[in-house]
Amino acid sequence: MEMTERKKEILKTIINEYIVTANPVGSRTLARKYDFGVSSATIRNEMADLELAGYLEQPHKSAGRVPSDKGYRFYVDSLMDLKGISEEEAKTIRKDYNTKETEIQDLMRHTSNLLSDLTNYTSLALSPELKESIFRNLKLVRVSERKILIVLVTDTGVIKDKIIELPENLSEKDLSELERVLNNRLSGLPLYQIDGQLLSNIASQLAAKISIGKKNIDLIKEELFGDDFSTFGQVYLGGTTYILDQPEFSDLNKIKNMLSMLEHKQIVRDILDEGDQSELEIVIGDENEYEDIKDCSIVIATYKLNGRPVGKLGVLGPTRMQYSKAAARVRFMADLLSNILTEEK
Amino acid sequence: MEMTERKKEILKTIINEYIVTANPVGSRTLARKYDFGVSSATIRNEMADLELAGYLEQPHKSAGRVPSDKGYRFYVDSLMDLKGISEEEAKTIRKDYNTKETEIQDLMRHTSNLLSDLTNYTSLALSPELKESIFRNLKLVRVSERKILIVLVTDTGVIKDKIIELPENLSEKDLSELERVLNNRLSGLPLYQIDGQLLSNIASQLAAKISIGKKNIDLIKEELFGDDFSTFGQVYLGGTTYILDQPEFSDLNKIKNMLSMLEHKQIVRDILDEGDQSELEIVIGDENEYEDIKDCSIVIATYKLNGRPVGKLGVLGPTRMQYSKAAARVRFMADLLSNILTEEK
DNA sequence: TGTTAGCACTCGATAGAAGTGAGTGCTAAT
DNA sequence: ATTAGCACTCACTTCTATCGAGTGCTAACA
Repeated sequence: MEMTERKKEILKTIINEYIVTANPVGSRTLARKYDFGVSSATIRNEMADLELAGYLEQPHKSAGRVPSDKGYRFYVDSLMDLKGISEEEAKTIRKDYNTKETEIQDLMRHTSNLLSDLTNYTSLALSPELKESIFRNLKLVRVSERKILIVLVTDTGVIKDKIIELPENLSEKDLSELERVLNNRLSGLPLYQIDGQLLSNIASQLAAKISIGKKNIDLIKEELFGDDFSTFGQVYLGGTTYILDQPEFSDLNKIKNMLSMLEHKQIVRDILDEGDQSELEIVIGDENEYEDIKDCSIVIATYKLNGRPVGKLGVLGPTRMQYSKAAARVRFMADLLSNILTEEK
Repeated sequence: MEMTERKKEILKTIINEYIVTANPVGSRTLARKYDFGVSSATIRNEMADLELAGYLEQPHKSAGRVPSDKGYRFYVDSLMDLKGISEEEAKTIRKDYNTKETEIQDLMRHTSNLLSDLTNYTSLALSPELKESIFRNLKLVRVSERKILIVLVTDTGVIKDKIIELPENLSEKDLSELERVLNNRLSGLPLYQIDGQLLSNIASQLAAKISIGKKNIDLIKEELFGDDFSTFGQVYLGGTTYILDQPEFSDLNKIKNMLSMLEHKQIVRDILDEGDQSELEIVIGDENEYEDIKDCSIVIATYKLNGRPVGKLGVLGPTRMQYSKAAARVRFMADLLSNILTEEK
């Protein structure tokens, strides 16, 4: 089937219509509501073609048509009017976002809440990945005899802190020597480069100078650079209840599955990280890897720190999503976040 | 109406029955299923009395009876068999709970997730309230020229940290002097005693010694002891999707209201703090202050640190809740948490 | 050859009707 | 005080009919 201009126009109109009404759209309504200069019968024929080609589907025989995932994909790639947001709205958002949050957690929380309110979809966000960030400064602070507070400051402003208990007592002098050496050797490195090998080297170097066992280096390594949550970005959700607003999710079971899924941070992480690092990424329905959201779409943008991609930000909604509106807002918020992160440091 | 033994027995049976079936229970079924030694007609009369007295309600004229909030209240106070949990289950839980979480956040998260899985209700938890805890140690760590990381360690193990930006540069010496004085004056005090008055005193004391303006003291005060989230316990939720399992919550709108409510941390805090500090507190249906959960019940226990109540832990379910089971588990988990907190410090 | 009018047909949704069954309240007898 | 009996209620289910938006197909038309 050749994709004539008229077919495109019809497909686009159907999708636009379906996006707002959530009802299957038929040839008659279409002909009545929009003027294509042809009769409903002609539109009917075109629609039959579009269905055959896989862009449309019929929920049942005597109903109108509904876009298929393929249809949405075509729409997103070639048909949709990608309009940005109005200067007026931008102003409102910036005002709302005029935040003094100094802590990345608050910033992320605020951002994802705002994004979900802007789009009326559930928002997902991944805070800057620690492993991508760059070691700046490590502080070792004694909080009690045996307990040491480790504070790691990175260029993303993410601070990881943790209290660890050292197996052996460490003199004040040794502690500061340890701190000095670690800073000296590690600062400027991206965290993923700080591996066992490197730390072992440092350990041997230290062993000569101070009475810190390899055990202690291992402990610090484990706690700070270990494989636990710390190396991953934290997950933030906003407006999870927006899911319930969608008429296609009136099935309690479906909702339950989706909500439970969102409770699993690791899965949300996977979802956000699924794609490439492109500016804006749209995953439609069946393209999703997780069963429970195969009738959802996701719009994801990557935000940056000094031009370097560090995290993701997106919304989750039904495939019948207002792609254009969502994409514009997701991108806008990602840019805003990038700016804040970049200028702050 | 006098509450005869038989009436009590009938009320108790009705509630037990309703709790498991979620269906209005009628005199006939009751007579058939349980042996009261009297006929259904007699039971019918008793039920009419109980309804008149407000312990039971009829959803509509030709249906069975359903417990009223007052009925549940009486049940909880006087009828329910408060059985603890089996030693076997206790063992399983302890094993699951054999946690090495050193950070209070992880510990709370873990606890609330476990509690919700144990009860199949949504769990709510409030981490130790900072304002109740006792100042132990304050560290001021410079992370960049102007930025200072403040780390506050309290006896609950809650660490509050925050990066603040000082308006004026502070020498290394002044910084440590500031730290020394603050620790000296504040340590051992419960945080709620650290008020503007006290800090102003300290400020004047300091002003003589070092070149730190009152501004800076104010800043620290604001950031650390201010009225923001810091002084409150953090809110943790677990198993929010369990709400969807309850047959009485098949109304999407109701669910939506409840879930949105739970998204507001401040409200959850209020809910948990509503009651007194008693060991175990049960709030039933209409006794709740918030409209959206007027057909829910809450079971809350207070957990302790060294015998001093510091936080709350509870579950939220329908009024048709398995009170006995829930109460036993909530209390068990609260004890477990108390132990961990207490022995760790 | 593309377009259109016309028509029979489909099928989900809605509304009404009828039947079912669990439950009640009341009365009179035990 | 208890019980058997009975008339009555009312949500729920099932069925049936109707409606309406939509389709596919055919034949006529430009």
